[in-house]
Amino acid sequence: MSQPAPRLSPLDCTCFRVRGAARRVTQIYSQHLGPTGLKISQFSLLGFICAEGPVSIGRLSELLATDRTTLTRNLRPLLTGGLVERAASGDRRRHELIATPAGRALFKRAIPLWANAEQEVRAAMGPRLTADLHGALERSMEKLAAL
Amino acid sequence: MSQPAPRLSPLDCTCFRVRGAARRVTQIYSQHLGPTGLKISQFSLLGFICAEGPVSIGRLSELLATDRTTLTRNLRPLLTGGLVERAASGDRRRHELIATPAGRALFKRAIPLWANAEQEVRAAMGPRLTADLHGALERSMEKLAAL
DNA sequence: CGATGTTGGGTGCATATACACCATTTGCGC
DNA sequence: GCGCAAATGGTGTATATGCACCCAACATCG
Repeated sequence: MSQPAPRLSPLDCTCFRVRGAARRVTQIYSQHLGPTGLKISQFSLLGFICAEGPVSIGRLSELLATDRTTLTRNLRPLLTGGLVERAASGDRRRHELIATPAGRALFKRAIPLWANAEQEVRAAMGPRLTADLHGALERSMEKLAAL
Repeated sequence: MSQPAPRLSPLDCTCFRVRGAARRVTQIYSQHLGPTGLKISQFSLLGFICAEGPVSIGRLSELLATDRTTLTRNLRPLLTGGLVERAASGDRRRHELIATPAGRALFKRAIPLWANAEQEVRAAMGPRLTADLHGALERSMEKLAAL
């Protein structure tokens, strides 16, 4: 508290910057993933379902740090596309989600395209900035999770 | 190229991390801005319109790094809410957007609430991490804009 | 065993986001 | 002035996002 707080201008909005970055990277990954028919969020979602085996919506919500109800709707295209299936669990309130063979195959085919996007972004930023960005994001999420 | 590229796992997805951060910060700012009735994107949009005086959709699209058509729809609530007005310009393809007195007044009232959100986020992260995050985001956007 | 609180999940609503496509207007070369 | 490319913006469609609210099933206590 040694210095008077500098006046904040709405142009220095952290939210605005993070959202802008999210828009930009989303655009880049979308282009690469286009041929697979998967959106980037579907890619992440399908990836977690593949990796976690039978998993509930609530658990996915924690893993992806996404609202439960958002996942309900994001799952719809995966379900109707036959990439994911619901299975009964002991608790009748819950359905377990499982990637179908088609879902696993598509995810496997999508990985190289995702990797191209990731590489393109990292190449543009360079290793130093990539590490800085990832580090800053990770530490920020830690601090902001507590709020 | 001195080392073999380390295998990238889809869990190290830059896009996933940036989007997650955007979701989190959006949530925080939304809570603070709630009483104003403005969403954080509307706050940014209204702010630019206030600051830039009469301005076209296309120009806003550059300033906000947001798709033209997204702005068309994001403007709707501001127009119907009487916060922004369209005015004719010399070019009949274009309408100039102007903040109404009500729009300017609301934005002015919203600034302190936005500042609270910004302060809360910065306080949680600390000045060092705040600077790191902003710096990394800014440099990243520069590099990624070129793609 | 029955009342009740908790837990897991879905729906309605509103906004955010952008691509493909379309319409209008403008400016420019001739 | 005509014709056509460029500029400006809107629509249709699809997904993403989350809050308020609701419903069903479980769990627990008396």
